[in-house]
Amino acid sequence: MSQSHMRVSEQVNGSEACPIREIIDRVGGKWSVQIIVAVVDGPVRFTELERSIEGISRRMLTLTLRNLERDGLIERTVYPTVPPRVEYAATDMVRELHEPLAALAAWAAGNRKRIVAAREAYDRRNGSS
Amino acid sequence: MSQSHMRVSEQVNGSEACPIREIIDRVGGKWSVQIIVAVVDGPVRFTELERSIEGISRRMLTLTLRNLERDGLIERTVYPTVPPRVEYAATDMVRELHEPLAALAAWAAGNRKRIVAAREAYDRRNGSS
DNA sequence: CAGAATCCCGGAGGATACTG
DNA sequence: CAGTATCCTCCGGGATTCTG
Repeated sequence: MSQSHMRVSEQVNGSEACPIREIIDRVGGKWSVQIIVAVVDGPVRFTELERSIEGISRRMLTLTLRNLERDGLIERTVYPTVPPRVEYAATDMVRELHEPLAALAAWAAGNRKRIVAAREAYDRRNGSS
Repeated sequence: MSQSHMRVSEQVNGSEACPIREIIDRVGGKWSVQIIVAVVDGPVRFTELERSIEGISRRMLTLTLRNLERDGLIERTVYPTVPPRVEYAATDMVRELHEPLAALAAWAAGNRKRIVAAREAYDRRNGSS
């Protein structure tokens, strides 16, 4: 049955507890998406991530990686060499996630200007403080 | 040109500052998505929203509505009657947003069990504390 | 009815320092 | 190299009360 026969709220909200909120809880962290994106193209080492994701602290990189790993979104492989070598790779789940994510990014990119404009207009009408 | 010629990181991250992070900043609030969803099917009154979104406080409803309005995602119409009557409606922008959002919800719904399983497995391997 | 104003707390996340 | 361990700050968001 085509989705167009459903009300929007049913499509997005689902019958049980809002799945979108669940995904935001999971992927809504400040760095989660960037890490996912950085990892999807192939296995990446810790330090590579640290350098490619500008502004992230070592601590947050570790924490976010742990959470993503815990949810089965990325895989962590330790090579017991010296010095240690750890690689992070995307799982199938996260590769399926990429397409919706890209669609969202496209929306964001396409509407950025309108949003900024709306914001400025709003602030002009009301207090810009 | 087909997207498949781009690296994933370019598709999602864009050339300039990560648009996904921008959208999460905008729509990542605890109640934003639910409000968007509730409003997309047609204009809704304040109290309707308050009742349909279980658990939301009056304060957060107001705040989230203001932010969404500010970004041009919803429209606020005041009918100067007594008692006052205010309606919130989706804008075109937000209606375009709905499709990517639904895709994301579908992913979340489809992978919920795998995520929960991954979580439990992870906690069993490590400290479940 | 549809808010605004205040008070308050937990937790996300930054800065910094130490380590197997 | 790839993390831990602490400390600290800021603010999202809850509870409550007041109002045009």
